[in-house]
Amino acid sequence: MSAPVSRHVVQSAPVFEKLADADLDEILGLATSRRYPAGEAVFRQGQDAAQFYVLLHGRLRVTQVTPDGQQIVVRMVNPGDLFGIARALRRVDYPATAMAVTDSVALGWPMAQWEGLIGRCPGLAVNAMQTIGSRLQEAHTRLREMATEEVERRVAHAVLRLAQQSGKKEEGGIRIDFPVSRQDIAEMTGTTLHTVSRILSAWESAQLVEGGRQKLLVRNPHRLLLIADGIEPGHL
Amino acid sequence: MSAPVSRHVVQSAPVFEKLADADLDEILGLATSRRYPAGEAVFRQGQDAAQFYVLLHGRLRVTQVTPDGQQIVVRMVNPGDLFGIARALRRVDYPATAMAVTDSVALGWPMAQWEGLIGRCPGLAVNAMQTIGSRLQEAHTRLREMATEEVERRVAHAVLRLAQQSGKKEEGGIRIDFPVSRQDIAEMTGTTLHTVSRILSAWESAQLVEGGRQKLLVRNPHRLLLIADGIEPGHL
DNA sequence: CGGATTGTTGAGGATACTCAAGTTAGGTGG
DNA sequence: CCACCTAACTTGAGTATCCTCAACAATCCG
Repeated sequence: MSAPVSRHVVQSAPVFEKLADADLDEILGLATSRRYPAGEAVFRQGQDAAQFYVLLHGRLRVTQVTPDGQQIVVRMVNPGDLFGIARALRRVDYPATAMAVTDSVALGWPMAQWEGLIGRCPGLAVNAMQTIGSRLQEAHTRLREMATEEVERRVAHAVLRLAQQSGKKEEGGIRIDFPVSRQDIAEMTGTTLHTVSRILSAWESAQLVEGGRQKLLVRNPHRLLLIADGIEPGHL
Repeated sequence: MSAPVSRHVVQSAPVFEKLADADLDEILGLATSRRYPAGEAVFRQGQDAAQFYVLLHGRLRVTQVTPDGQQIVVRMVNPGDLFGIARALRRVDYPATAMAVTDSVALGWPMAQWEGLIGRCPGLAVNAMQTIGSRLQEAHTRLREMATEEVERRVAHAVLRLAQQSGKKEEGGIRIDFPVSRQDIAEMTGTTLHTVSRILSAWESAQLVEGGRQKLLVRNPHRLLLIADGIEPGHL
């Protein structure tokens, strides 16, 4: 399982930025890298939180299932992101499931070393806290959207977020470069796949996006932003 | 402004638990305590984030206003809670407004000392991170509720959370011991004061709660929990 | 070439919002 | 101490958004 990990692969991760090379090497020495084919879970909701991770390559979808079986997408994990840090949440189990949507590679550390690493590298503590802080901010943003915006605006925001975080510029627009289903978007925005399908169809007629089976190309981010901000009504 | 702060007042705060007495005294020496009468803001959304705080006494409501003027309640701050830590979120301004709903007292530190304190007291870093972590978890919980539950269940959850975090046992039930309006609850759950009023009226008829102008007494937490979990339909 | 997964679209209906009066409670000043 | 004024709350009627149910079409995979 263990594989040598070169330093430069990891330096792009915000958690590790500003760390001394020596510290970084020591930290990397304790890590284990592993490959997760698309569809495989890194960990599942309720499992004992044995490790924390940094995603090196690929893309993960983090989901929660409610007691009555409904699912929501908590977030997408992009390369460089820290994830599975249950210990920082004072939890012994993972509160969600992290599943690879494309073939992925992640670096893992035993959770027992969390406090130790934090203690020895103060920079890491600050970085980790800012990482969690960013997530808290994003959660509040989504909360505000859910509380105040109609479905179409929420979907617009979700699509723009996907484009921004995981988009690849392409002739004709920004391509979401991993498989996203209507169901996925519905679970990100608190609606149904039917409503998402209708909205995307309408947008496609208006040349705003280009759909496809688990595909999404944002043709006109600017007008989508107008819809997201409630300036332009989407349902002509 | 500066006032002597005795150690035992602060030790109950989770952020400071497990800190050595010497460290604690040093930290307290750098703090300023100040009183905020009900209705006064500790800081406002958009202001330069000059200080971070711990609430010693009273109760604060943290709100965000959307660009189009809608308001949401982000959370309530209870005694012992850390708040206003914009720096940990990589922000230079406060993302929300913190306002006293009852006469309150808070301890403040210059934001510039945030990194320094974190660096010198590793225990503080871990505690602060866990504090933010708890908030992230609560944000996710509310997100899940907003995405999957109907209004009545969300209101039930909000009321139960209030009872748990700020409730005072009383003969006949649990009293929310600070002023809460229907509007407040609406802004916590993403609905309108009208809908909240209807729901609370129905609950009052069913002997579940006892209302009043900015007053709330939970008479039957158990049945309220059944409603919150979607087991019992509230609208008989 | 099936079978399965994903996506589309329509019709009908329920939840919760908007609009619109009214009522009650609390604080303030005479 | 009472009258008034405002803020908080209640309640009704009509309606819009969006969900549910349902059937079908398209795409991918083995």
